[in-house]
Amino acid sequence: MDADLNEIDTHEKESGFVDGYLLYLLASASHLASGQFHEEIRGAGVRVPEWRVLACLRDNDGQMVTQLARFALMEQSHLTKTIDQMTERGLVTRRSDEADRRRVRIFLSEKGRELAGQLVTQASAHEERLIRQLGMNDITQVKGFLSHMIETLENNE
Amino acid sequence: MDADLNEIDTHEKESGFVDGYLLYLLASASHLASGQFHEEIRGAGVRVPEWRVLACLRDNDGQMVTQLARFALMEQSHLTKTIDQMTERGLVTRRSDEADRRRVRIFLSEKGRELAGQLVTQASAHEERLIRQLGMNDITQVKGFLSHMIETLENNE
DNA sequence: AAATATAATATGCGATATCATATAAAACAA
DNA sequence: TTGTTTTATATGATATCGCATATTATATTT
Repeated sequence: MDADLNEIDTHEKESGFVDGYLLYLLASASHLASGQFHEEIRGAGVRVPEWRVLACLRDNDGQMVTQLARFALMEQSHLTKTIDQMTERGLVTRRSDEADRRRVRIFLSEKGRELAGQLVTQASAHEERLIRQLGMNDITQVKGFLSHMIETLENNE
Repeated sequence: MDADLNEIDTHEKESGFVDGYLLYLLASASHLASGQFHEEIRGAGVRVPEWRVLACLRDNDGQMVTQLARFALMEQSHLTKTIDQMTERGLVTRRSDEADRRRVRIFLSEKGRELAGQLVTQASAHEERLIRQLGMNDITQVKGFLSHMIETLENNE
């Protein structure tokens, strides 16, 4: 309690750049909001990159590594290592693509699918709480903007 | 070209969870958009955490470590190490707080302030391009939402 | 004042992330 | 075919990150 009595001089400078900078606002909002949920995730013994992989595979099983890395917002070689760990834990399996044997497709195991389901349920519940906490009854506009932004950026770089 | 002829089965599954999940949309939009600018940053020989520190200090010089870490979206011990590096490069200086000598306040050097200025200029230009690219003429609503979100989340955890 | 508790930063170490490149398969060119 | 280029994933070395805790300073209690 009384956390910031001595920090009067350092807060509240109004004319800053970052406060109005779109990329900072996005990063900051994402950081804070995801931070909340990531605690839950770790409480379930799952790392953030693993959660992302589980969620992406649940939506779309059998993705190839490169693609999955893109969706799970991580670099390819890191995903490879994450998959190594998840394979050891019995959450996913690798299967090489018959048509193109360079490709490796990743599938949820039974156990992985179950865990993914649980976590998605938790995520939905958390999202609901978050939106209520924000006092917004309609968030579709914001989601629309973000989706538009993602689509635009994915299609030209 | 013809990038995704063989990936028909893996794209475009409509009923996914993540596509509509607020935290994923935020993380993804932030990741893609910041990714663009971070290339510029690294082109200038600056690491992402360093850029965040520079920008935060430019808005508010002389912050103490804990605070600065919060604003720069990084963990305290990591910031300490980042500051070590930035000090060696002559971008910032440490000065211990006279009133409370546990505290260490971080200040931009002349060189650091100059670099921060340049980067902020680049950031503004990039933001302008980005918003134009998105075809939005008014983005204040979105920024308002994000600011509200940040404020809400900062004030209760 | 002495003892104890709390706070701010730094440090060591293990885990994670990233870069460059190796390996392997496929596509393309000669 | 053979050689060359491109694509997909894996690997190894290095840097970064984060946790737990050490260190130092202040606040609080006795």
